[in-house]
Amino acid sequence: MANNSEQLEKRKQSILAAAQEVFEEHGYFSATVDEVAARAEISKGSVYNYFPSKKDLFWEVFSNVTSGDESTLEQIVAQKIPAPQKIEQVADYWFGQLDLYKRVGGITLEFWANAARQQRKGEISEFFTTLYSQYSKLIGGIVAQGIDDGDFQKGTDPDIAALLIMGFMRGIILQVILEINVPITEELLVAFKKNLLAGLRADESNYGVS
Amino acid sequence: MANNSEQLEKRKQSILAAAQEVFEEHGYFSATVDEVAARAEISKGSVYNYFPSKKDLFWEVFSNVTSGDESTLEQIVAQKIPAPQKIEQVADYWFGQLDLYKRVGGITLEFWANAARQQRKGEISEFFTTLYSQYSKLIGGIVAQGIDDGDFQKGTDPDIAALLIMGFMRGIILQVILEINVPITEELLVAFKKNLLAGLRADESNYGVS
Amino acid sequence: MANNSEQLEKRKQSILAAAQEVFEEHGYFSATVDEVAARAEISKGSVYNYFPSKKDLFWEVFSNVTSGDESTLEQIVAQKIPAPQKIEQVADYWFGQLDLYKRVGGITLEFWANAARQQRKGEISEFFTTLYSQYSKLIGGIVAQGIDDGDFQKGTDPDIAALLIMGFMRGIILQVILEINVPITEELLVAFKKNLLAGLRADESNYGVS
Amino acid sequence: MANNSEQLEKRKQSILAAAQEVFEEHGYFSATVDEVAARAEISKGSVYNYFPSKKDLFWEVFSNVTSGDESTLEQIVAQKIPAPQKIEQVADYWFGQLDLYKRVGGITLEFWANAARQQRKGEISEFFTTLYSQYSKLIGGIVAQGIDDGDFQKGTDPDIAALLIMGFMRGIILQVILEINVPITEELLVAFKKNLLAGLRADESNYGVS
DNA sequence: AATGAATGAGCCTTCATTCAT
DNA sequence: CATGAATGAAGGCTCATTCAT
Repeated sequence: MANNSEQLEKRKQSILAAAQEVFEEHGYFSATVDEVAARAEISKGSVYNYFPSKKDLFWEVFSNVTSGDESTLEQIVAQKIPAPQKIEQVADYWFGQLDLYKRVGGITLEFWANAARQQRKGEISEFFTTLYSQYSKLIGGIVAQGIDDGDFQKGTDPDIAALLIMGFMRGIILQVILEINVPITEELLVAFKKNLLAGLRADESNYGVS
Repeated sequence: MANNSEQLEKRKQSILAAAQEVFEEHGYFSATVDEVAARAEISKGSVYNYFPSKKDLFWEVFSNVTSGDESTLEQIVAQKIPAPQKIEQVADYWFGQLDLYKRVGGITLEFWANAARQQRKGEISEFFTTLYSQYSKLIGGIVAQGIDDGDFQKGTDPDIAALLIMGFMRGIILQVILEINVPITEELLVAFKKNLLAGLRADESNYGVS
Repeated sequence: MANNSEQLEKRKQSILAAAQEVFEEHGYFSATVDEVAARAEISKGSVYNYFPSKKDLFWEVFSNVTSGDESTLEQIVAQKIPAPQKIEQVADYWFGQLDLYKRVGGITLEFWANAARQQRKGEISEFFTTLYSQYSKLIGGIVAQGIDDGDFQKGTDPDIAALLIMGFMRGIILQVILEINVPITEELLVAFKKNLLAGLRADESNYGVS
Repeated sequence: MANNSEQLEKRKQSILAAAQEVFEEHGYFSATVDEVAARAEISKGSVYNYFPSKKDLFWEVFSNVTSGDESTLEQIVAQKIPAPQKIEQVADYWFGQLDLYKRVGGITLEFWANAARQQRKGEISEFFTTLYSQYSKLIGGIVAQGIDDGDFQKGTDPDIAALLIMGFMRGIILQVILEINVPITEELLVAFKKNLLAGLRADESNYGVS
């Protein structure tokens, strides 16, 4: 019955929730399936009725945590508004997520670390490539629009700009994750957006490279 | 004798070098003391004559990798030149290090992940706090000088600016670590510096928040 | 109703058939009740409505596989024909079964292995003792008849002869099970029968033990 | 020092001895590394300093048990004596081994069962093929010699004869392993040899196939 | 009788660390 | 100080069996 499969889904969700907690607290390797099971108030064996392995469990936790960003970005891009406004909305969205990112920071960094290693061996997961390159394209698209509309500097390379923007954002996330007492304030948001747009608008004459 | 202790120091260094390789390749948890010992061409037991535990070994490897940044920053700050030039020099220095960061990226991320977790438990190591807050102060100092000299926007909060700058830089490092085929080019450096300085110089009138 | 109990019997048979397949493919220990259930297109729990345990299931499979030999042997023995002809008929029958034996070889060997262990602990199942000692008696009876009729060597010990004959046959089965590309040919059958009878007929003078 | 490696070898042997006991008692799957370790009076972890896995441990036990046959057979074949005498010597040798075979019977059957399964999947281990086909060749060689010397029936197929002989022998081993109170007596040996040679010498006229 | 989710005991294997030589 | 065998705690995973529905 619907009731039955609801129950199962509920149970699965509770395992995922427990797993997220445990992974966050201990990291992938130090987390134990035992603890996940205990926290989900379920037997260890049962965990394996829902997830084939610890790795898969982690993967699903991470996917859940990360997903959502993309669809939001797509919605922002789809609007018919000036590029600078889109950039600001992106910044707003990211800032709104900072708390989440902070909470799942360890998991994310660990995943990144792992991805970095995998990468070197040429085995990046499809998930990873797909997800992050998708982001870059979306941001790059906004930049391109801004250039077309005359809002951003002509001659700007959208790819590099996207790289910088996403780097900037991730850097802030990192700061928030790493630093103690970094306040997630309106002031920080304003400064962040200012920097973002200033860079896109600035023309060569604004500064002189030594 | 001096000869003797030189030998020992040499041995210690070779263990560290081996450990760095192994940690980079496999990550902290998947790295084994066995492999470190094998690569250092030493017995496993001997490793414990030089380092009390695997954790300590990792710690020392990470310290070595990270150290060096600080003294260079101090030298840059100490010069009697305009703040924008200092910023550019800092950017130049970081860019010069990108290759290194890329190489030790996994280790760094893993360390960060671990730090993030420790932090939540309120046990960040002194090393970590000291090191990174030191950086922030140095950068903050440059920003303050720029404001005083009229090179940067009045009203800028040096702490927030430092946070953004370091975040920006770390974000770029992250991008370089994570993305495939992100070219570390002169063009990227120029764009990076442009963004950095544009943000610092920009005045409110330059853009309008919706 | 009869209909109902027929259904149940049918279901039981399909489980047995599935179990035989799975045991054959994977061996007792590597076979899983899950796979048996899946192959019988039944739920895992239901298997336990028909068989109290995996062990019992295996046992019944093995019984089914082995049974049948006995009644055939009895029929052969019951005939009023010379002993050598009976021996040949037994050989013919066994040869006819070789394909079956080959198919269920793994299961049989595994059962034997298990029996051998049980034996040592003095707990051979009655089934096992009964079945195999019955065979020996039947064969021994044929030999005794042959001696009486003057077809086989006087002084032959029927028990030892039965042992050798059954051993010979089982050895051939083993060869067929173990060797690759051992052809089950008419030629092999002829040679087998020749050896069998030659041994029974041979008198001491036929060969000289060193 | 020699002393040291002697110690290690001794230890390895004691693990092997313990393993053989445990495998014999419980069979491969029911045997536990824990029990092997306990019986060898060593920690469980230490077992893995000597053998990479339970499978390898079993393999080495089985190899030790089986090895030896081949070199003996080679020696018998190498002699310059009539084929029938060689056959008798082979029989004598095998009979001398019966006690051993009986002891390690379970292990052997289990291995055979496994081999039979592997075979079907076309993945017979090299060890297995090599060992057993070697036996067949050696025996077949004796038969061929006997035919050449006029000791055995012309027209005999050495391969089939070897198959029958080895089958016969293995069948006897099986009987001994399986049956209770099968006496390994001089009488059995004599009867065995008689049957063996009678089959090889018999000419068609000796019996009539129905 | 049928179902299939839940259970939990148990096993193989890894590896940081210790310690006798 | 060097060695490397020994240790033992711990963890991921399997699967026969049970039981509530």
